[in-house]
Amino acid sequence: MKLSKRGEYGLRMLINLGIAQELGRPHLTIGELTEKDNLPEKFIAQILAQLKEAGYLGARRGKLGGYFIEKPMNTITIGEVVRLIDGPLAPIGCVSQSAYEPCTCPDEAHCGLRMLMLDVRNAIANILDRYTLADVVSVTLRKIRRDKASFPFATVDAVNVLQEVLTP
Amino acid sequence: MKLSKRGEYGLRMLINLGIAQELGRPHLTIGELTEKDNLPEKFIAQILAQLKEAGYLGARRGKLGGYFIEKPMNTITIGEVVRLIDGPLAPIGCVSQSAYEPCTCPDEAHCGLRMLMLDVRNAIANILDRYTLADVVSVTLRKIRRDKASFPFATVDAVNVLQEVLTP
DNA sequence: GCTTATCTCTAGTAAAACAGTAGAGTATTA
DNA sequence: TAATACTCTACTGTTTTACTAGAGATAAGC
Repeated sequence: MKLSKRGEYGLRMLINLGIAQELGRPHLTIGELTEKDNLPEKFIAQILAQLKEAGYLGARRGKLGGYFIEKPMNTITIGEVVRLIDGPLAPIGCVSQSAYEPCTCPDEAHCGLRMLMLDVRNAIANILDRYTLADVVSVTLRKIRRDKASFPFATVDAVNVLQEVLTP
Repeated sequence: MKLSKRGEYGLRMLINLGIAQELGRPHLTIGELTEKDNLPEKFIAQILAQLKEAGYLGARRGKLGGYFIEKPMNTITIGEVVRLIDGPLAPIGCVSQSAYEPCTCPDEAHCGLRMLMLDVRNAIANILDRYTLADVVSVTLRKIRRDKASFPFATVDAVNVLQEVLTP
């Protein structure tokens, strides 16, 4: 039931770009995105290109270039991103909504394994299709602030503003 | 988020052996287990050996040999079987209960991706660790009977008895 | 005690997926 | 025009997956 490294990185890039955007830094270069956790640059570049092609990200070349989120964050569900990068959420083809495939059981209607895996696929989809990038970003920011941890990717100004905005 | 073919086959074998047992056929040979859906015999044999080694199955060689379920079915959870064959349920190492591993984020406590994947892992575990083989088998039998479908692996006698027992 | 049916053990293997690397090319800006 | 940064394509090493093959051990029945 694994998420691939590629999927993990892809989601992480979106979340980090989302956080940066909220903190007043809409553009981040591949270098900025990879250096902190020192992730493999060229591999990340491929993933970013895929996310761009799918319409989630935009990019600008040259000096002052970088990637930025193009689609409104509250319209990007985590589920669709995972499907894009890692394929269907379902543990087994015969319960996939997006990519059904018959499996080895001769009688799907009376297959106990299938019933079980249908429950699992629904449980996963209920979480991943419900959460949007906006949700994840805002929850993360709230948590960082509550614990007085440091904000990544932020200008000092933006953090001050954010502290005020988020203060009850 | 895939279940491997190996995992699928393993669960299917347990369920089929469970059904057969309920229908009065405690022993099934590899041939019987594979012929209906013509699954690869030798591959299945390896999986059955693994399930035997783990204590779920027993086996008898020679004429009148075959596999049978050794552990009480209501003490075998689906989750433990999946973990045995396919490894941890968690989509990402840093949220695994049974096999924790740090991941690429520098600060787990404030990682949005981790929070999300923790939800997913809990949703999966809540299903797979709650259902036992006994549950799956009894639900399957009930369904087959309700739809008047044919019982696999059954002697005529056993089916008749079962029809009576299950009739309200 | 021989034959037949069955599980058991070990090794090998082809193909795909995974996780990157490498490098030349193109666009943008100061 | 120099520097910066994305882009495109190809390649590669490792691991996993899904088997296949075959010899060996064991049990039942004649």
